[in-house]
Amino acid sequence: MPPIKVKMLETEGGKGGAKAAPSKRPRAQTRIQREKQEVILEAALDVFSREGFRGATIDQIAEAAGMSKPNLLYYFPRKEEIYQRLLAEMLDIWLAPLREIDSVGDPIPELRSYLRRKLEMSRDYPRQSRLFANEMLQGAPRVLEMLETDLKALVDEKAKVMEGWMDAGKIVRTDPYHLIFSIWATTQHYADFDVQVRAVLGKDRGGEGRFEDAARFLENLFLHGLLPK
Amino acid sequence: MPPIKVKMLETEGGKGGAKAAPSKRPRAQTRIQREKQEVILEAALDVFSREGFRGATIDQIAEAAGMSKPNLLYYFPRKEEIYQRLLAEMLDIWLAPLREIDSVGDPIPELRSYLRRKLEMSRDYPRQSRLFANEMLQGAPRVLEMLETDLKALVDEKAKVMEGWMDAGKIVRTDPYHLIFSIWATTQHYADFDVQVRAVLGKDRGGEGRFEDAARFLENLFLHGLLPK
DNA sequence: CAGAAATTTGACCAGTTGGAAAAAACGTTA
DNA sequence: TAACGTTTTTTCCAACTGGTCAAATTTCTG
Repeated sequence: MPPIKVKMLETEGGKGGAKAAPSKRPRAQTRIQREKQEVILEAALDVFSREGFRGATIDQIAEAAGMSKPNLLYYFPRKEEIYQRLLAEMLDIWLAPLREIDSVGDPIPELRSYLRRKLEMSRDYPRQSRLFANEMLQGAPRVLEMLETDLKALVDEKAKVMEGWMDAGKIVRTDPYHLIFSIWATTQHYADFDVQVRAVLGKDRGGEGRFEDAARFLENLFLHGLLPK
Repeated sequence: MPPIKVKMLETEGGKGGAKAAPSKRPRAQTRIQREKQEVILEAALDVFSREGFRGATIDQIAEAAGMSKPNLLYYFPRKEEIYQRLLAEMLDIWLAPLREIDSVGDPIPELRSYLRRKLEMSRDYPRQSRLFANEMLQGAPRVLEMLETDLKALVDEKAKVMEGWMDAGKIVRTDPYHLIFSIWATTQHYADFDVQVRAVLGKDRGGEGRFEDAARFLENLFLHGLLPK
């Protein structure tokens, strides 16, 4: 399974900015280019994940990146390009845990580990999660095709793995698709609805410990449910 | 527990539009006012839930409502006002199911029913759910205070109810806050990530039946978990 | 139906937005 | 250090944005 790529206007890797070099073959990226692009992407992630594509402005991103708007546009000539870069990067790391679910492994540790890794992602990359959530809320205009092909294929494959576990009687017979959805939903909730979670837990319980608590709770929920034995 | 209200620039209920009537007491709303305001709110819900507050434009809303921009502004003189109206309305209906959780009822039917009602909300009011999700992604600038006071109080109360159920041995001892979060997350997922759910389920399984499937799955998950007995 | 009130429209405005162009400043290397 | 490519800044622009205003039109009420 190759890494998922968003169809995008070839960002043209190096080649010193917008001004198209005639026919010469593109030069290697300079140190400054690498560094500044990194700074820009970092700032853009902040802004896009909060405001969505339309709501974010190049000015905001430029200010967050500590440079002028034209300077930023020297590195990424289109707003759209920055957004798509972030989206593509995000999808790759985001789906890694699902890709790693192993059909030969023991179901329980396998599921436990998937749950844990997804929750760690929400803890360690909350902005990426919100960026993706924003794209979904808008109807996924830029990634719909990819969802219907690559993502669907990946989930189909893992659903089959889970059905195997059910056939073997290792886990209860249930709908593997909705199982995957519920893992996505519960874990990503801690990134996407972070403000709400903190607000409801209050000062005392809303600190970093909330991820530990969540991990414990989710593991119990997914394994045993709420009914006492 | 009074209905939750977002602090807002008194929408001035009736009184024929923006132009402030001097000191006279406000007139009753006309038929046209009621009708057009309804049309506008409906259109605005569409646009705001997709684009977020900043991403949405008055022009888009006006066009969706089938009227000119100045005409729309005659009914709601500020963009902000429309948004806050929708947000406040939303919060009220959205939390109704949680309010109705009854401490004297039997835990299992009570939880089952809460799950079902929340899922029905996602099915019947997906745009409202996305509007709220958008606000959360932005860090809840308009409702943070309310989350920390009213919502927290409500959840605290219901968490106590659930702890009572645990004390009585009716459900397994676990963290009631994270339990509530996980119900919110799993049910709202079907509204907020609707495109993704459809894309992954494909044409055959992505139809209206998906809510039935989800309901069955979630009920089993929350009651029994995945481990076979 | 006349008059008043409510509604709608068209023209307009100042501020913001994504982006272009060109020149100035900077760095690197022969 | 001179020359060249890279980076940054200044200036600018056309389209879009939220919102105003007065005039025109429609609807309601006596």
